[in-house]
Amino acid sequence: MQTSEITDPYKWIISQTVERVKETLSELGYEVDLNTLLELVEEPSVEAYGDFSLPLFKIAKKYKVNPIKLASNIVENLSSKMPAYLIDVKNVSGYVNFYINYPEATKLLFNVVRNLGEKYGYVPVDKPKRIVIEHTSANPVHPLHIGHGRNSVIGDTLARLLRKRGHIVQTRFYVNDLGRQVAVLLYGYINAGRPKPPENIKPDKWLGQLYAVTNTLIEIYELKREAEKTKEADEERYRELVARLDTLLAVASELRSVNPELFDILAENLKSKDNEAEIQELMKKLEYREDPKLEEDLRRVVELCLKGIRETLRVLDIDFDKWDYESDLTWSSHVKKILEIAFNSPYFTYYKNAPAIDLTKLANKDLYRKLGIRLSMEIPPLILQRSDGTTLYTTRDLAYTLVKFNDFKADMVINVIGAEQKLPQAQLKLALYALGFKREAVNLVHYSYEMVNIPGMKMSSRLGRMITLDEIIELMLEKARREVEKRTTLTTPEEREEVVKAIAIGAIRYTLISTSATKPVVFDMDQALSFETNAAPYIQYTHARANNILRKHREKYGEINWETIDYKAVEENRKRKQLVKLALKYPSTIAKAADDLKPEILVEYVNKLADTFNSWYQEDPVIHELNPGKRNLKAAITYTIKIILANTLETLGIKAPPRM
RNA sequence: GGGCCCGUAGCCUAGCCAGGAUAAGGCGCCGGCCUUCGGAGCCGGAGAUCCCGGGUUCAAAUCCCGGCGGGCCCGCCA
Repeated sequence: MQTSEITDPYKWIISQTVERVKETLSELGYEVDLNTLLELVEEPSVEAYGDFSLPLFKIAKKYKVNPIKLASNIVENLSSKMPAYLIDVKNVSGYVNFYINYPEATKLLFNVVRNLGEKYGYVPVDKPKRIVIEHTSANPVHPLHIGHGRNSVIGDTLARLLRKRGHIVQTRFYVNDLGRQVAVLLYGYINAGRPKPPENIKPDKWLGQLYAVTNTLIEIYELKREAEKTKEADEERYRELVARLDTLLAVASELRSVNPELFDILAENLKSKDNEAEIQELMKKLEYREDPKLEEDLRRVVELCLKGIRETLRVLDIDFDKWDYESDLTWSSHVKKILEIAFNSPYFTYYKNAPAIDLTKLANKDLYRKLGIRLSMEIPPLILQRSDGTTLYTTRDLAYTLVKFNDFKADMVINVIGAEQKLPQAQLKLALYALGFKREAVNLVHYSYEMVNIPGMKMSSRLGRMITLDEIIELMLEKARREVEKRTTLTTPEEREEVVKAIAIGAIRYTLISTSATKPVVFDMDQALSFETNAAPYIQYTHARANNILRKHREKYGEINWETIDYKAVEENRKRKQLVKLALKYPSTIAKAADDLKPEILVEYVNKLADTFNSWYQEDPVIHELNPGKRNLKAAITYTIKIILANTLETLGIKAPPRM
């Protein structure tokens, strides 16, 4: 392989080395697979133990030999003819420790970086996959809140990351417009006399209020009726109901103060109706397309809400390739077809008197492992239809999953959905498998994430108690604006505002993506708003500084002269070596983050890189370096780091302003 | 009652899947650095029974079993 073909220099160095180890082992009579060896390679915990190392315990055990003896054999062989990118090999208590020849490795790094330029870090897989990512998919009944924010940021970042890995990605938003929640909103909208949305309020916010008022009133009237009935019969139950009623009345009074006219009309109109029955009727009419006027209302309300949601997402730099409507899906033949297959399936059954798919027969270790489901999970049958014949969300999701696979000819479908939906997502997979869609079942990924909590706040969008994502964005912008005014070197208001946006949005995205999805996030505003290290503005600032150094270098000395770089000088300073090593590892870091679907790996990496770079240029100045060979080395390091910072931020969906 | 996820310094987080050499960062705290490329920065310091108890192993934060604590799920909602 020519160096011009190398995209991942660190992997290249390691595999060159490991191949020699394999040969040595082979000469000693131990045949070990190359990949096995590569997997064993690890990063020593202490710098003194070298740049990378190979623990020999497993191999030694397999062949019943002393690991220290084995290590010494390997070291002897490699030392006699040192591989090009190594300077030393040592045998320490069963490990072989490898020391990189930094001048050579730096030369390799710069060759790759010069060759790929802005594309450094882009390591396409051999066989790109077609991947659909469905994310956000919020019910179009209220504005997005911080939990949706986590979903959107995860989905969008995964899309960017997988594209960087060469996959062909399509993002989709599933508009859940036939669920109960939209029906409630629609019911409220109609009973409020189809009011025109006010001009001075974002449409999703206004609809959120309408939704919350409707919901709260329905619950209040329901509770009142129930309380009336139990008053004499069951005193304990009665008291419980009254207590719940009290809380709801408090919520109602909050809601009324926000929008009194709307509240009063609905309070009057819902008072003496059987609201539950009417909503059920409404859902039925929608699913069976019995009322064109109703469909018109539905579309109007949903579009209005989506308009607001889209606006929020655009601010976060998130867009979608496709918007899918649950109603379109249901009204087309897709759902009907899947029902037909289900009714004729050997897994078909009745559960709680409703048509269902029996999934218990599929509970076996091998299948569950293949589908990524825990065997200890008890999975009840999947109910397909309500007694009135209307379908349920998961039934329609069954059809939708097939649409996602077929429409895009996808090899894999990733659903970014909260952890609270693990059970229905497992049912979905198993049902697909049961109905014969085995490939789809295996390649359907539920990317599950935990909740986002705001300290001191119990959120409920049903009751209209929540901080919206818009409000959080607004707060972040204000704070960013104050900080920028304090520190910026930029002069025009336009430039400043652009940086304000970059910082505020970056800080939100960074906070939401930096914690592993399996952990709940506490969205502490003050912490997210802090511009300290380990936050997006810190990375952006580091990038701007690197950019600044390069600009000054160019003004004073012209372009970097790669031919005159003094590679030996990389060894003069420990941090130069650390930076070279980190830069070498960038492509494999991107690859791992993408392959493991773990963007937080990239966050961890870029932080380390920024830290190291900041401390380096402080002790080892670039522009003031008098020796041209060394100066070009330093400028080339700076250039490399700048490219990596910019690429990483781009992958995380965070803007990297050249100046701040 | 059953299931899923989480538990790492005062606080937040990485490492756990594929066990390995002195547990890695950040916030906060204490002390230092503004005449050198932008102080949104840098240097130094204190701070950890890796929730607890067993087990497997030459070796456990990591794997297995049993507890404890927190969140979530167990609907003809999504």
